[in-house]
Amino acid sequence: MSKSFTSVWLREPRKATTPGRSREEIVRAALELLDEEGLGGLSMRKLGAKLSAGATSLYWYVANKDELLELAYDEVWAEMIVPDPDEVGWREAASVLAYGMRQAMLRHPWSADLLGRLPALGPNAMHVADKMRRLFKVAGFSGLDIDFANSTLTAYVFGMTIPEVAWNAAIGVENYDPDEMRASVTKAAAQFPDLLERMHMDSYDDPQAVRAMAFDFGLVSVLDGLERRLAA
Amino acid sequence: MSKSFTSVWLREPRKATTPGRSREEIVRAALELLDEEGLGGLSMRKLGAKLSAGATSLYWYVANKDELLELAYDEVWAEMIVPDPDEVGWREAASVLAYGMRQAMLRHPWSADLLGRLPALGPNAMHVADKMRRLFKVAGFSGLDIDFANSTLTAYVFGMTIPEVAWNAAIGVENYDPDEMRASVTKAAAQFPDLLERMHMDSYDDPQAVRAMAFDFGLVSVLDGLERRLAA
DNA sequence: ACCTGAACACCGTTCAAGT
DNA sequence: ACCTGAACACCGTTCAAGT
Repeated sequence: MSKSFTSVWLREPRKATTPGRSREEIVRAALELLDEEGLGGLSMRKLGAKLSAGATSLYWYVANKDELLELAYDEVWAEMIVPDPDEVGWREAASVLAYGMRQAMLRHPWSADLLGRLPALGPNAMHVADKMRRLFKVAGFSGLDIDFANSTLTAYVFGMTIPEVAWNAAIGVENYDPDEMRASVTKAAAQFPDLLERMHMDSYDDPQAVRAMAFDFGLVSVLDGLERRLAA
Repeated sequence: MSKSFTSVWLREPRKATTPGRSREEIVRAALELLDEEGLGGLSMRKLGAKLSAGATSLYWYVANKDELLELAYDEVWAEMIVPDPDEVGWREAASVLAYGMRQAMLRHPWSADLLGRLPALGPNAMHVADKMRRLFKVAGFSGLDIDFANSTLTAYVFGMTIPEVAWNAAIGVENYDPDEMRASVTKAAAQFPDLLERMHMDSYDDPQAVRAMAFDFGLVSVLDGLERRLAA
């Protein structure tokens, strides 16, 4: 009965040997397609063509598209490095990690969509999770609080970066017109005088800078909050 | 040149009058389909059938599927209520709001996927944004910090709830087998002794309860952190 | 003004058949 | 063991045509 939950990482790969095409090759090509064209740009047919293979050949290496995405997704986790908290202190390590996670997502915008859709059980994700647990243990948390503190930081970074990625995608990083944006938001915010206040600030002239400030503000707040829990 | 960014909310609706079918009717039907079958369960064809209409009739009321989703998405924001900070204090108001946002997303799991994909420019979203700004002003923030504090809280709630929704979807709230889950994660976490520690805790026996605790832990931390900024 | 069906250009996935 | 093409059951969207 229990239609149990599945993941690439819970199944043995087809083979240890590397015959004709390989899973790595496929994942690499998928990553290229994803980075260039986004999540919508990856189809099994296109990926097959890119590898000069029939679209359906890929199904020998990968059970389905979702598992392929899981594989690609884990590569993003490989780019997130956790500094050693013993060397730089837990707070600095957490801060550097947070910025690194944000950057990795900005480099691979398609990963933002996957966050809420696929489990992160790959070796790279696990490696990061393991290091993060250590980080918060070094900080002084114990028991369930280790995972709670971990989740808090991760949730903040993801929650902050997901909309940022969406925003970049919606308006395009290039050809951004501050006046047009201001006009759009002003229109949407009509009838909300308090919201309109925001328009009069220069947030729309250099949105990248403002978002970096926002990220930092929140990060400091979250870390302050976690530090307070340690004192209690 | 500037392929400018679009949203339903920036275009005038077709008509003020309500002739045969109406936009509201369509959105209501879409919401039902989404709640029952999820994001993948909504197709223009199925929605048309549900309204005993041709699939393509809908295109008279709505420019495309994304705009329809924007419309549905805004209905979720209608369910998030912001208590009056003058009555209950900003911290209590923020806390109640945070729980409300989480509940709204858990009620409409499909909205978690939309967060990172569609702008939230609808009237209901704007209404919440406006009230949230007021909340943080009452708290004592000023200038850009109002929006920064706002983003911090929102990011935390979304970042925490998106994976929660995904988790529910992946394993199903019903027919959850703690032992199977423990086995799966143990397998994925092999070679990471520190991670494995977590298995020995009873987190898998009542995941709902543990996640509620995690949410509360993080929320208190975030609010503590914001409070600290006020003192500075 | 509103609704239709046919048609276009796509999807992911299965499967019998080939080598 | 690996790869193929045909086929199935879908998509969103356009558009000429109807009323």
